[in-house]
Amino acid sequence: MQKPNQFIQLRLQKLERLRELGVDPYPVLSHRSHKIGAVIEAKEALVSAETEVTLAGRLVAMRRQGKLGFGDLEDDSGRVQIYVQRDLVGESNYEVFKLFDPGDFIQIRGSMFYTKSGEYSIKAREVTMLSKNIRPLPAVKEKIDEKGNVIRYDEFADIELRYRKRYLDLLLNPRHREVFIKRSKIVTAVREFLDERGFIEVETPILQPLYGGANARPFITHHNTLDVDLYLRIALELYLKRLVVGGFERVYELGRNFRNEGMDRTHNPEFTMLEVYQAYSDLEGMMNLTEGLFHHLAEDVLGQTCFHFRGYDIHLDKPFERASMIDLVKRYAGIDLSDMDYDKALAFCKEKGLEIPEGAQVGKLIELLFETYVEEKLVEPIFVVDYPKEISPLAKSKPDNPMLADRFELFIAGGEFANAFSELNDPIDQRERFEAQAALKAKGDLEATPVDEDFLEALEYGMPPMGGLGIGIDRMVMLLTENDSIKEVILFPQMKRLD
RNA sequence: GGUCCAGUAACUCAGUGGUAGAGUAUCUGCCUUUUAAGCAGAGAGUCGUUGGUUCGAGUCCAACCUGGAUCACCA
Repeated sequence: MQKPNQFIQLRLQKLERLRELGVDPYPVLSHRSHKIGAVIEAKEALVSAETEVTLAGRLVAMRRQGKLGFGDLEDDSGRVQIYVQRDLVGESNYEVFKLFDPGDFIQIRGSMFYTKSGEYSIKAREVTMLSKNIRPLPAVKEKIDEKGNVIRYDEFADIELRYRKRYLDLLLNPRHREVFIKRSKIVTAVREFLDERGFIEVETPILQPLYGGANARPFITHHNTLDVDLYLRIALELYLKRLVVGGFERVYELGRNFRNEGMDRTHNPEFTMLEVYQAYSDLEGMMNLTEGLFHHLAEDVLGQTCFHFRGYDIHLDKPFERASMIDLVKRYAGIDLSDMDYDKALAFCKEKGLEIPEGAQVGKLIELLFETYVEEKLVEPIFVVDYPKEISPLAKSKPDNPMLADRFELFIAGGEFANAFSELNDPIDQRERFEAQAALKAKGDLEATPVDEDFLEALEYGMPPMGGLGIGIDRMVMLLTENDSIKEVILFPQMKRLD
């Protein structure tokens, strides 16, 4: 706890004063007959019948005027003005009211009426303290102009404070609160979309004896009773596939992944991933599912199909384009690598002055050219297909070209939004891919994944052909809420300690 | 990790070497229909931290802390 400042001292004195008056500043019991939204709905009826109502909420503003006072009361359904007059509540209750501050939770019993200036308000018969605020909220004022626009003054805008004290951000900045309401709607809609299509939602281990399913450095923790190190999962993939081996044909998980890597505008160490697996489906099925999901979220859930994101207008209302990675490299980097010729690719990368990764084969070089010259050009949604097999250790090869994987990634505004493939179900092939990864790891690649014998054994029992899809929920919410920073869509983003 | 920018009262911000400021918030007084209430008065600050230069530093210099932008890295 910080040292008490002048404001806190004063409020603690008021707390004492309340106790002296026999008022419990933090009572157990509260009551309300209506939410504020409900009394606003039923204005005329409540006013004409002079119905007694009891409201509860947080006092967010106070305008005192001698022997009467006005305030604004807010709950999660709306805001309404309160009117408290000494002659109506009585002397002793008015003494209590005088100790109310903005930030307090209060209860008020009375009837709805219109003030002289026409503002719909509750006229108090009795006010009750529900929870005394002792640390004043930052002062944010707002005014509604003639056109009905809300003008805000001295908004709580410090970015660092908004992240560190998100509760204040939510309380004081309605437009930031709205982002997380939208996020909730989006996540709910994702579940409904998949449930309607016969998928079941499952939960798989976060603490894993081995990590896999992506290339990333893991967090490591320790289990005392078993005396073993465990990893926090970096992906959902390998456990979900085990479930398909187990007979669940359509599964998905919406869950937190953890990657022990850098943090920036699009990376938080923990982030939410959707992974979907559908037996007897394929890449085409996954494209339809992805396209359908984005359309649904945009049109049906948010009611808009054009999103302003990273300085672009992104349209989600049309079928997404498709292009092969090699064609895109040809178009934007200016080299035709459809022959997958290593020497040609290497010479070109060197000529361009690109840094060649250790042990890179032609697939890695194509990826390098793609990342360098293509990604930023992909603005409107586009499915990039035909990934090199070398960089796709869990995907099936294409039947007509063993150098390529049957895989796509969805790019929007220069960023990756989905990753899908026809899942590799050949246990022998999968073992070879794992061993190639292990070899990279032995060479010092910190992000290569270890061989997962338990998973290989599951594959040996047989896994049906299927399509799999991964979508980063945070980035999708960024797009759909038009936010450029991942911290704006994660309630409590990772921050450095201050001490 | 590199570069650039920022950190001053509870909030939003001014302040380019000479006594720490404003608006809001807060407190006191007045006020029985206000609404960014009003009027009068008052209090409130380790100027991110630590050093340095200087007669004198919020201001100049250095290092560090925290955040942001950007680049690198990270599918």
